Amino acid sequence: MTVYAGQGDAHRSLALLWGRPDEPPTGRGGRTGRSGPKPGLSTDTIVSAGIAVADAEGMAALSMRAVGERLGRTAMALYTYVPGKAELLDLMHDRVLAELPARPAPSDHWRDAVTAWAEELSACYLRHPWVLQVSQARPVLGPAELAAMEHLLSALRPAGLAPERLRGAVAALWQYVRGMAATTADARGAAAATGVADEEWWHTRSARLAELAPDFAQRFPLLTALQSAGGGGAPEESGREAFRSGLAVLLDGIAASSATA
Amino acid sequence: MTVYAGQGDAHRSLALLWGRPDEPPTGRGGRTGRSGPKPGLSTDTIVSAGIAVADAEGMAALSMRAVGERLGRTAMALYTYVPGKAELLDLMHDRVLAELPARPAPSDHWRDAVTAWAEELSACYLRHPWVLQVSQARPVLGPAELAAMEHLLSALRPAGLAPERLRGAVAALWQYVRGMAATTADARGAAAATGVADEEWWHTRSARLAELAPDFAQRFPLLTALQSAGGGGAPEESGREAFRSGLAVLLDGIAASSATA
DNA sequence: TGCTGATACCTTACGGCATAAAGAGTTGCT
DNA sequence: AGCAACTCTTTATGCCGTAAGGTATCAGCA
Repeated sequence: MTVYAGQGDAHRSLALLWGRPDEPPTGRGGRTGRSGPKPGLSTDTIVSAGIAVADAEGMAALSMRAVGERLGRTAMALYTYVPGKAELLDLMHDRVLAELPARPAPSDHWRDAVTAWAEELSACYLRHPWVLQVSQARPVLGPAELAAMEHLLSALRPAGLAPERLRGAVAALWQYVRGMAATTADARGAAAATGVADEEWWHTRSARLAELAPDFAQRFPLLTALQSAGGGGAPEESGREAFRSGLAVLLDGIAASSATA
Repeated sequence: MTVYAGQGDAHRSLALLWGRPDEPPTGRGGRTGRSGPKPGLSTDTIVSAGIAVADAEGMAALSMRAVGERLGRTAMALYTYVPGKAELLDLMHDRVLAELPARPAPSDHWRDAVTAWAEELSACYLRHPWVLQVSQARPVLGPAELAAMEHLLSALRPAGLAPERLRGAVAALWQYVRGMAATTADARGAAAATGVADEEWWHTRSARLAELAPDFAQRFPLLTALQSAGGGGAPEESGREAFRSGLAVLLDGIAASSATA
């Protein structure tokens, strides 16, 4: 399950995201002079520490205490550089997306370019699965997030979609990549947490289900049929293949819209 | 932001999800006889109370204490009927999905049927936005979730997709609906929490962004172009239209795959 | 009728969380 | 030297899930 909390103060997050790095951080007191002890930390180091914690221990273990501890400070020391946990998460989010290549590699066809974009984004999510629990609405609009968007738009350009369709395609692609990444990330997490591999898990689960719902095949005939049809590939490969086949539907749809436009 | 925790004990959730309603609940002691005081609660009433709390106060406010309070009990009283919070969430999840119509309404074309499915699912998510924070991987496979899947498969049947493509289409559709619903849900939540309407929010946000990143139009030309192109509709209508245009891409893709198959 | 054992529910307690408030130590400027 | 600004710490508040153990209520039986 997932517990949800609202995003950080948008105003402050924005300022931190777009502020020039040479600008002094704004402490709790709202810096007006330049005296006082030298800062031992910085917003950047805190963001890095937060990412390190979340990568290593997961989102549930991301606490101000844990981040502070990693830097040899108490939790409260962080509040000098960051308004609160929610804003820290906003910063971590954008920092992670900054790993993506800024520009699409030149390719002959937009399908290749979009596929590359999708796989890069997916890989990035899977390197930092906790990002997938950061809320996506009212996005904080950090530079890296916007750059990823621009990247996708540039890859889609040769398809020549009308604006409305283009918006739809962008949304569909992004949600698809995000959702699929979330699914695999959770599966991996569950496997790591329980020590039970995915395949084995599905096996016992199906057995238990058959036991509890003996009329399964009658109640869900299409599901049953799909389950047994095809898909006999290697378990690790099947994830990649599943990703591709959904993406193919999207790309076909874009191609169709392209002809219409 | 979102804090994540693993799902409930799958074994127990499954049993509760699929157990016949006349079966007695399994208390902490593993009921062996039938003496003792009459149960004042039941798993069902607790699930309903949990949904009521989450609907009214949001996922963050869903605590065992809050649910118990709504029933005039303490938090600990719930543990007689439910193994823990995670399992309770699994049950709440499936209960909500049970609101969906069991069978697709007969329609002339699969496009209509799939569109109806997507809009019903989306509406259901938006009635209970907290469901969108429940993890989707290693799904608990409750009866309602499986029924929704079967419903979609039945709507897609006339398209005649090959199994692999069908799996991709189902994934793409589901992720799209879920993702878009999450986006609007969060936007609504933010509007409610801050008292700032979406349009106004975007306005101030854009202004602030322009102030912080004066070179925005040069850095993100395609984004800028898309932003100013078309889409001058009413603010509330634009959400629905956006949903439709993304869905159209998906449906076109399915139609294309259908021809191929 | 009164006892026995099972069950429902309660109180208390533990270790965690974010962060408000206030104090202590450090530095640069005048 | 004195002061204001600044970093960082300590302490405290009120939440959370749930383990442990106690008490009250009931069915069946002697």
